[in-house]
Amino acid sequence: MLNAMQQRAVTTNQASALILSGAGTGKSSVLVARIQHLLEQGTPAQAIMAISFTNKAANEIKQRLAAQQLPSLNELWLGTFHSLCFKLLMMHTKGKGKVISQSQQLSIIKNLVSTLGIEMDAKKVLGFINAKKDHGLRAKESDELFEQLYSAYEKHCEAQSLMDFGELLLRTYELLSGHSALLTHYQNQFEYVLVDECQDTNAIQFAFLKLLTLPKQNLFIVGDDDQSIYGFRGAVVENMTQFQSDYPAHELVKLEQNYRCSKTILDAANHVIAHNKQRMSKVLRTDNPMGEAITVFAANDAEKEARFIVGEIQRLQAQGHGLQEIAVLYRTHSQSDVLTDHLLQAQIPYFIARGQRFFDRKEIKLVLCYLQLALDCHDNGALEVCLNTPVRGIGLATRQRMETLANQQEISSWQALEQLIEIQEVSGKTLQGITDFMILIKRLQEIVPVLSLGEALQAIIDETGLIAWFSRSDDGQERLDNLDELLQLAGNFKEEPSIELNVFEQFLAHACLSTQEEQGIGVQLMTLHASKGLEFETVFLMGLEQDLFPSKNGLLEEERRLMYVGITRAKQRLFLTHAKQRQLYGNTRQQQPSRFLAEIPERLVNALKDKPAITLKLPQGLALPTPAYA
DNA sequence: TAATCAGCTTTTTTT
DNA sequence: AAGCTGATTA
Repeated sequence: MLNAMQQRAVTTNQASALILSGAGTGKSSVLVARIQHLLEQGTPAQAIMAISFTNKAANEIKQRLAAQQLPSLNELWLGTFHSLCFKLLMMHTKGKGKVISQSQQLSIIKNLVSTLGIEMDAKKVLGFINAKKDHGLRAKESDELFEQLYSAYEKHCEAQSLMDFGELLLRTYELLSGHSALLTHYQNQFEYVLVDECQDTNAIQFAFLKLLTLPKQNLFIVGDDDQSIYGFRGAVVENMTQFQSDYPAHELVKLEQNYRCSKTILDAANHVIAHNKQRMSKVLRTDNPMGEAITVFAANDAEKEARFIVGEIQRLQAQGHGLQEIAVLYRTHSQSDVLTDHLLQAQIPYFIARGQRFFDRKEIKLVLCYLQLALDCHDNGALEVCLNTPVRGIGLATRQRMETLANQQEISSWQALEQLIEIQEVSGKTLQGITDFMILIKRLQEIVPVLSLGEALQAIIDETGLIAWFSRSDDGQERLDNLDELLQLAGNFKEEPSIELNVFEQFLAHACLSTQEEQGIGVQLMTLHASKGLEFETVFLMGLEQDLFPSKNGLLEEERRLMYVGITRAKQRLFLTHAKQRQLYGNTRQQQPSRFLAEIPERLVNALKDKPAITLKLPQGLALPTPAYA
């Protein structure tokens, strides 16, 4: 059932609207209901574009609509900015262009930096380029080294028809703004454009939205300025205020009734976020009971902190609480290690919403690169990955010769390999290795096209001997499990009929664009960023220490919003922990409690202290023996 | 010439 | 603690 405000958001006759919706106010339900309402009013599905923040969120919306038995949902333009832009580009550029992930992007830049002989941090260059693209800016003629590298990178991608994430958006924007007929077509097609999590849109995304909807003023945005946590990625909260002046006739609806959190938890969240100066006005309230006090635990060190959390989880488990309903949130991925050690010891199942994205893992990337080579052996990036894995005796020297040859003659790496053999530049083990490799790829080229996606991946795994290769490494089992998971994903993959790519190409693009991994069994471990949009009965927020959270380099107000997001994930129970001492970058550091802790009223808190550290008093002249292990 | 090993920096957050 | 570079060994 929807409340009056939600109802108003769903049924407004204004095509443009700003739905300012706080945490736990039923925003997803509103979005789904709004789409349903439009469809029931007779709006054709293809006239609706709905943009969500993650693919997972898009799938959820689709599921919920499907449950309402609405027709022609496949016609709906539903997805992330990136996936929708990809679809648009594929429809109008005849399937030209491959999507590359950030890690592929980085390796291109590394190559570029080293071949140009420039002393520069590749990651910084990557950051620069992505920031430019987020702002919708192309490389410009300049003396500045960054700009020159950006320009070189652009040329490289152009030549290899590669598209990174930013490129998808930028190019779509340019496609539409440069072809007035096409633009008019889409402006007419879409009667309603809806955007979720709009507080996290960046400049180019908002420009794209305006391009599409400014004339008809048909943009419906949902968001919460207090939950804007992607500034580092170019998100501009100001897009929400900008919207208000760009779409003057818009309806403004505030959703302030929280259905998720206990009074105590919401009270704490409200107090914390009140310390931010830049906010749109909005006050959350709830009819939920007071609930339990918030537990704050000051641990002597990170070890004790983890032990405390595990102990509390065991207690909750004994009381009959499901592990699925418990989450531990932290600021950085590296914090999870201590905790998983203890969870493992206590034999408590857990699931980490991966730091390393599934498709970025070595074993997965390899299989996909082999698939890529089977489709197109001139893909230099994929060739570089596969050439010597499993080991074939092709080392750095050979690789460099190949690259030089390829650069000189302007041919692909594959062709360079052919030439190396032809001009008898290589011999012995290396020659054998290259020959084996080329025979393997040629064989894959033959068999893959006649197989289904699942069969093709299975064939690649078999033919390359990857199982044997990974069995040798100590984390082999995990890698083999991942390969199984990949086969499963491939088995369930549905191809999109409206674009001119075969199922293999679509799967490769999907691999880059999707975040994924459904939630697994057990206690849920994830970064605060990854927790956005989720909710749990019990939430542990760990590592609440100055310079860690709030992070040293972060902007304070954004860090505080992150804290706000973290607190409001909890429905019934919230634990906040910090350690007085922890290992950071190798050495032990004394840590001060996070300033955010002091921003929570004491009356809401039950403060626990760690047992005092035991200090042994030794007789004069005696020293403790140093332990054999540390 | 390639594979392996040991010592070096290096950390936020992600479509 | 992990990933990368440089040195060492086969």
